[in-house]
Amino acid sequence: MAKPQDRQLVEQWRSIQTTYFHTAGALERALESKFSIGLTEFEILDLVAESTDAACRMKQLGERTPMTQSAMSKVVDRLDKAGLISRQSCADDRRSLFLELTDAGRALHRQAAIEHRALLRENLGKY
Amino acid sequence: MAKPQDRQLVEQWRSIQTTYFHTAGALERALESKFSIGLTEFEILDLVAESTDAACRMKQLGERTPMTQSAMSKVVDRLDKAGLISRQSCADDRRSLFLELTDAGRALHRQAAIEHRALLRENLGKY
DNA sequence: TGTCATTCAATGACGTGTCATATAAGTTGT
DNA sequence: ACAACTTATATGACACGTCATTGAATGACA
Repeated sequence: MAKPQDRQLVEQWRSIQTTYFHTAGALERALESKFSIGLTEFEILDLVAESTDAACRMKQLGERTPMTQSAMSKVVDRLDKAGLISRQSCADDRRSLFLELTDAGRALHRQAAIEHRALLRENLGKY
Repeated sequence: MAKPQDRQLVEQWRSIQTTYFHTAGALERALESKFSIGLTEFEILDLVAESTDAACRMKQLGERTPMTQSAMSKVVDRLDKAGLISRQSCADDRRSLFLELTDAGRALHRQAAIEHRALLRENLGKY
């Protein structure tokens, strides 16, 4: 009871939580106020932007983030409606969707990424 | 553009996110299925349980978690309704609330903490 | 080819977190 | 003792994530 290893484990976990919450909060607020997008929206843009291959991506993207399939679907939907991304059905498997940044999406991502990196630099390791 | 330090920063951030989401998810599911409480509920129980001093605590608790004041209020409300915690107004400052585990709360926390620590041990450093 | 199982994405019901605000109590200065 | 300000908690509107399910396309195999 109250084993020291347990205490250390709990401390470690709380430290991760703190870092995560504060950093995510800072990112959220900055992206929302300056670019009118949420953090999850940005993260999808970021993943699509750095994706080089032209595979059917919706699925693969899911493998690169801890987001749920359901969450991804909704975020992508919002991005689509905002005109930042386009969804095109895949020729070889019509269940899949191919994602692509629009020009607006690419432009916004370029700006937002600068802010994003700066905030990461500022926040990570701060707590 | 695509500076290597930026890449590293992003990697670090994603790693934190992954650890956070997977661990929190595992905790959530286990606590919910075995004890019918959410992770945030457990975290409040945990904080109250380890709190030694008899100060008016609602406020102080807020300083020990990244949770919002609003979120805390609602979580404590649920815990109260579930009969796991009791809120008593402070004599010296009637705005403040003094939190205390009920017997049921203490019993549940004792069991749940074992599960919680085990899952932390299993998950942290896994990703 | 027809059936059954599997996979990809979207959706609806629901819970919980956030922001802004309300309520109530305490504090300060006059 | 009265305003004006500050602090502690609660609450309502709203947004977003989750789970379970659906719809549609594919695969496997007799």
